[in-house]
Amino acid sequence: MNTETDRLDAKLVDVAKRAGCSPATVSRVLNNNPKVGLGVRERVLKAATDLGYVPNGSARALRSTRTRLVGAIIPTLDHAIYATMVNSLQTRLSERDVSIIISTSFYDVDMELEQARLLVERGVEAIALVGSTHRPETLAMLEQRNIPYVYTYTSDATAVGAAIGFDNVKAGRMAARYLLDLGHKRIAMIAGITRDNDRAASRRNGFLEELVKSGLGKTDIPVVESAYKIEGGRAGMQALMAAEQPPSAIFCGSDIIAAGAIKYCHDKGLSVPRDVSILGFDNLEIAELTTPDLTTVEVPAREMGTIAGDYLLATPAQREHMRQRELPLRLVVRASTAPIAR
Amino acid sequence: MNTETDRLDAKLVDVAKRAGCSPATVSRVLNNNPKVGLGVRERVLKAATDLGYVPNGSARALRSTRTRLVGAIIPTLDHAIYATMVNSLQTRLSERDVSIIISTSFYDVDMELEQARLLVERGVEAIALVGSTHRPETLAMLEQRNIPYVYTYTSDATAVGAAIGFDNVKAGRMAARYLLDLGHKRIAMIAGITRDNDRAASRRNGFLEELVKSGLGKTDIPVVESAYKIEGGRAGMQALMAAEQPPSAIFCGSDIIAAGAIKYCHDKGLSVPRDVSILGFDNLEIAELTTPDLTTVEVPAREMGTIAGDYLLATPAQREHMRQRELPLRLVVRASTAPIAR
DNA sequence: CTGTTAGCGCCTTCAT
DNA sequence: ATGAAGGCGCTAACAG
Repeated sequence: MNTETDRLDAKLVDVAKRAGCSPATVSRVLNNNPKVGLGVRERVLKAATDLGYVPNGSARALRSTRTRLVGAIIPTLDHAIYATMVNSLQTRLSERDVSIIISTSFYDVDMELEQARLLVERGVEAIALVGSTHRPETLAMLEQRNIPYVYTYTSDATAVGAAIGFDNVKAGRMAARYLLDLGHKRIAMIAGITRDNDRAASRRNGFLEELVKSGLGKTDIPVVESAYKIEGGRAGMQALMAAEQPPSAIFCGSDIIAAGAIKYCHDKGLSVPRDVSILGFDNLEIAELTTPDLTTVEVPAREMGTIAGDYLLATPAQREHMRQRELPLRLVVRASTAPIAR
Repeated sequence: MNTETDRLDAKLVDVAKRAGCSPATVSRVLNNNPKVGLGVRERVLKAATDLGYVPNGSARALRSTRTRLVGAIIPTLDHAIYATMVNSLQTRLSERDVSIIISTSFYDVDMELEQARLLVERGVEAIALVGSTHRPETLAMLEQRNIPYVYTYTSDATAVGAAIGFDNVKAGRMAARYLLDLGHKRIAMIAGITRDNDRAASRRNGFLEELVKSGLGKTDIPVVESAYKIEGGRAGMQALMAAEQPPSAIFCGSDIIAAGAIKYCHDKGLSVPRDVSILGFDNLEIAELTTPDLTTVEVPAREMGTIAGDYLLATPAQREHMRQRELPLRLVVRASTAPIAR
């Protein structure tokens, strides 16, 4: 009956009619095209609000080939290191009215490819990826369609893709050096799962490399892998400490893992750092919740998100100067590590 | 020169040409329309992969008014309780090839309105919101355009909007009851910031209500607010413990806050729970990292995300039966609370 | 400065 | 089971 209240969304033509001008003019006003008379502009704006007009993004995108949409594919949001990065990335983008579509790959490059295809279909203008290991098809697709992409959590840029992050091999070396300098000789690592995770693998490699360089036999360095969960750290620790000559210092691939390792020590009556030093990675908020506080390598997650956002928003020309950005890594010394007891 | 390699994205017509059929047929194949000859169907699919064809979502959306896009506006991703929910929400949606645009409001209903407008412009088919406090304009806009929305972290559904979550007042009461049953008389709360946060406010209200009901004078119950940060919890604790008769039990609006409160106790040599009982809220992974382990009220974040996803994916008819869903709250008793010392 | 004219790529009747 | 034609809502030339 009452067609007046049933009325759905007004469209650009309706605004034009109400403002007494042509659709083109309305379009110009909406896109801040400067050459529009002040009077008309105001009438248009008023008409638009009166009608509760909201532009149709699809139509706009179809016509202009600008979607103002970018994509991000991350392993999971259920890990603070990624959630924090995405948070700052989204914040940056929203300042420019660009929206972000998030997908999660669960550390699987095949899922990543599927997700990327979907994002391309959605018309994203750029994509943020995590790490530097991807299916060649994924990159080929993006490159073929000229969709810029940026790697995060790594500083390994490719010929086409940019990288904003840090050097994971260096990170591993830094961890090793620190433990070595503390006088430790029996050193082990609880790495994250390295399958499809180049960052975890590089950290482990850098770590081992540095240890070997200073005289340790590679086979003498126990390395176990564990999920990024407290329980994983606990299990990893158990495996490591079962040895005849258990390690006196352990580098964990994430603070979460480290927290689990420390928990294990509590349960078994081992003192940290007296009996064993624990070194984490990420510097999450939880690093201050373990007892003792966790010594860890800080990952600049927030900063990566912001800079990645800048990259995605940049013009092609600007991007040239932003192709690679290695952020500094900082060792945050707290109380879970100590010189070897003698 | 080489126009062959410069070739950009194929479109539906190109697929049609290559498959030797009409665009309409290609469209049918792509949309799984059953009445297409088997031979043709295969030729089309092959042509599509050969050309690396990816449909243009904008065009499709414009024509069909289905974007396969939904939106979510949350306070921040930088808090595990939201990141976890969004993670499971996104996971659920991606099973059905629906993408999610995330925006953050930073606990500000005005920002939320802006974000909502942007989402509507993007053509999202449904929206997930957090809590039940929103600008009327936000809801009016969604309702006017028939965009279904669902509240999360609350069970207060409106006439139009669904709610999937829990009863925050009850949650507060549950916390109070537990502490009361432990014999505590001097009870306080460190609430989160309650401005624009109905959930935090309701929890506090329920908490106070229950305490008053059992004979405590409302003005005798110290309540401070703090940011959802470790530091906030520490500061809140400091304020509370400065009183002449400091509380013997404290309910914290979040595990993060509780963790900060416990930290404060460590620093000041107060024993938890001997000197003071600390009760958290959320049951984040960190609840097992404090010393002692944190007693807390569990919030079903993951489940909310999944169910909210189901709601957003449902047909209008199905939605009728899903308008309100109150998930049970569970008290997870660990070691940070104890009967009052006497 | 403003209006007119064409489509952007796809889906969807309507024929056949 | 398949093809032809029209238009979704908007913007980008091109006129004036």
